[in-house]
Amino acid sequence: MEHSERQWPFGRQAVIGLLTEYGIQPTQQRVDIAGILFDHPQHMSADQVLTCVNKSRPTVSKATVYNTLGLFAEKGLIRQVIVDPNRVFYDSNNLEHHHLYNIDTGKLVDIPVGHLKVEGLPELPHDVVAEGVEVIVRVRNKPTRLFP
Amino acid sequence: MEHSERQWPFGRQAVIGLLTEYGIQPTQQRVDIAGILFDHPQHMSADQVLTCVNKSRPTVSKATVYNTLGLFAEKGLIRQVIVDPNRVFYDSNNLEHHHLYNIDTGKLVDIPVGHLKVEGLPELPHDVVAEGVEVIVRVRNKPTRLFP
DNA sequence: ATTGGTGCAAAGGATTTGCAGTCTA
DNA sequence: TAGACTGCAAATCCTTTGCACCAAT
Repeated sequence: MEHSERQWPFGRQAVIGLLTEYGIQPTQQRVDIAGILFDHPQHMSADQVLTCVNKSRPTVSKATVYNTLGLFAEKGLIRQVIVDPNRVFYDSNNLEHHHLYNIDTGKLVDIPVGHLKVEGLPELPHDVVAEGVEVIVRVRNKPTRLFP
Repeated sequence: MEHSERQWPFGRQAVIGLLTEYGIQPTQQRVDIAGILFDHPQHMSADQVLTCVNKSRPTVSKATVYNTLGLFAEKGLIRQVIVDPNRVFYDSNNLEHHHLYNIDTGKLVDIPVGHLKVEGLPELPHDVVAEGVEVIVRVRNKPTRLFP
């Protein structure tokens, strides 16, 4: 089952079910972390997750956040999005989609596959297998006109 | 002028001309670094450049390599390619193109725009301007079959 | 009991920065 | 000579690791 079939936001029970489906033992801190990611489809850096999960009271350590996000990504529960050299984002939207990245603000937005198509991909060398095709549209803020 | 109109490999004089065109003062080490990048179209990490430029004899420090690559990218002479969370690649191919990245080997290969097309991009918000559209095809080595 | 998970602090690697010395125009 | 550019080392930032403790089966 693809978790996108479920309803957002995921409740605590749904999150536990989700982890289990992906072969991840649902421990306290893993559920806490997943609970944040799956509140709604979003992109977060490890640091944002750390801050957010410990907002009410410190429950999860930095190392655990990194380990957990790494685990989630490895299991296919979330996706790493690499658009900024300074940090990795983790994406809880499991539907196929692409990204729009604002270089100035660091804001990352989904582009649904919708009618966006990539055509004419070259043949792959015979010794490799495709892992994914990603389209990244980079934008920056429109500069304020100095001379209108 | 787009530097891709020139001939590869760029000779030392052509490199100096190139830097000048891009408003970059052609100092000794900048020319050395650019000389490597523009020997042929390629992707290199800062570390690779550092190693390569100092192959014959140490001429450039690590800090200068980073600063210089940053400057080149800022001036539009080369492009940053962000496909690996562990390092940034710098791309001396100025023609529009996309990338094929082998996660296992870390090898990065160009995909000429040729017949590859991206269609159906959504409209951009009014307050931003497009900086570039990039397609990244990620592949990994075909696993050795344990049970053929 | 055994296995797996977590926290903490220390280690690591990539990149940046501060500052004094050096080069260029 | 003034302004730019470099080198070096120290400083940062993000991320991973080592290891002892805790939790669940």
